[in-house]
Amino acid sequence: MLMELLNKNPVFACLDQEELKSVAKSANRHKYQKGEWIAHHGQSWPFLFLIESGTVQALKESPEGRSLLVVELEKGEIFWGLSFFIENAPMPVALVAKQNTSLFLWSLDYLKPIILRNGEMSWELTRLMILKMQYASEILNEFAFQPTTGRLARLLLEHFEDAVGDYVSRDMTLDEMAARIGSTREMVCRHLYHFADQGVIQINRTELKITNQTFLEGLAGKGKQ
Amino acid sequence: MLMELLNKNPVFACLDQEELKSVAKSANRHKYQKGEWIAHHGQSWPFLFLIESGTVQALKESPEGRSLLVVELEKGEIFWGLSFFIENAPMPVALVAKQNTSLFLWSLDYLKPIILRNGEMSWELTRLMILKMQYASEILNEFAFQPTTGRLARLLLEHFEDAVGDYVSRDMTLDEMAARIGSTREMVCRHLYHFADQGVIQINRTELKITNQTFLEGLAGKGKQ
DNA sequence: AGATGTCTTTGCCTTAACGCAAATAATGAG
DNA sequence: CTCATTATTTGCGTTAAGGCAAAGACATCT
Repeated sequence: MLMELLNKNPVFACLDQEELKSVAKSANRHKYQKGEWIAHHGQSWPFLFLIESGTVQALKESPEGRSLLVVELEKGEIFWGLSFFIENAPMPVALVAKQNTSLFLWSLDYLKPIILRNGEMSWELTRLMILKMQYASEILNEFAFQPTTGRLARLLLEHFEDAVGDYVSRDMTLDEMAARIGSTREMVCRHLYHFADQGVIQINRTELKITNQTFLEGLAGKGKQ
Repeated sequence: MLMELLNKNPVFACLDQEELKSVAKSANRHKYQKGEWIAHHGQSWPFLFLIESGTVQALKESPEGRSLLVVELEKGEIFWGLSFFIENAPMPVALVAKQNTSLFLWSLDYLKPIILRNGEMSWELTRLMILKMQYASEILNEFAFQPTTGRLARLLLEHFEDAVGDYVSRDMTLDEMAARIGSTREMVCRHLYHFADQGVIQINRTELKITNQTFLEGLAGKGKQ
């Protein structure tokens, strides 16, 4: 099972089967309850993990208690603390189990020599890092140049893509949406009904339908190229 | 001269002198006028460069013409396009020469094999990437959780550190400050005089003095740990 | 069915941020 | 020194965003 996940992962797939087996043997499996914290923001956390099952949320938090959900990681994906590469570098995000979740963990000490002697693995790690960089860059663009409306429009397009033309059930609470766009539930609610007033979406307490995709794309795309 | 810069740079310093010499020979030197564009946002730009002299600004731009100055790079520093690692990955920022600037450039094609066969160089590149990641993360924190006041407070502390207790000349225009904190010149001006009203700084048209560093740190640090 | 807790929706009010335009001060070229 | 240009400052009006609180709607458990 673990071997299968490792073989499917672009980073680990670089290693030969022998080495992969020993990597698999050294994995620490750890289970987390729904809502449990895996790592805290600011902490030095020198581990890399692979998700066996469940979902991990990466979130930023302000001292005042607001939080921003940066990304959700699913089965088969890997993630690591920054101190994996720079000693004592603090976690830029906190990690929380969204549901009951099972992880395979490796420590920096164990993995570093393996990475160093496998140039290709290192290259793949770098590629992954670049992807995260691009993602971070997009988020920054949205916060720097887009109003809340634009970020909400994009969220609707991404998360409710099946709602284009058809009613789908609202499977995210207002608070969850707010966390993803860095706002509050009240604001999200108001913007949603404002969209509805403009005829862009149709909405009720439990369902939602996108009736004017193009318009939403216009709002969302203002910060794009 | 170039050899000296290469030897001082943590990434290139990993190579032995022989290889370094050939790297130096293959460099393309290019001069840019003040204000000239080096690379555009969104473009695929598969180069890595080392600054011989001058200053390069990395900036994000919105379609409406607002821009955000993300970082300034100086002599001896290196930087690269994302398509250096992922084909056709778009530049997340634009690059502009702040003053007359001279760069040594290498193409992806030339440098990639060298990186691949020098594991340590790859590791150092990764480290640099992590640093940029941390930096991006900080900026995102500021935008997500801090009001304009907080970002301005931090800018004052960072850029006018000599102004603590003593008047220094205002060597940045309001527009430049606005670009760094993602706001407008009018807002910056108002916040500055608002700080002055609170007795936190003293300011006139050309000079500025910080009289209450602690208070500014309080404003700036709300988004910190 | 009733009670309880969680979400959603809305009204009301406050503050932050912005855009435009005019007035004023500094700077640099001739 | 004077004029033209560039920056700064301020007034005024507008919109966006947010906080608090109350009212509804829904789901669940007993």
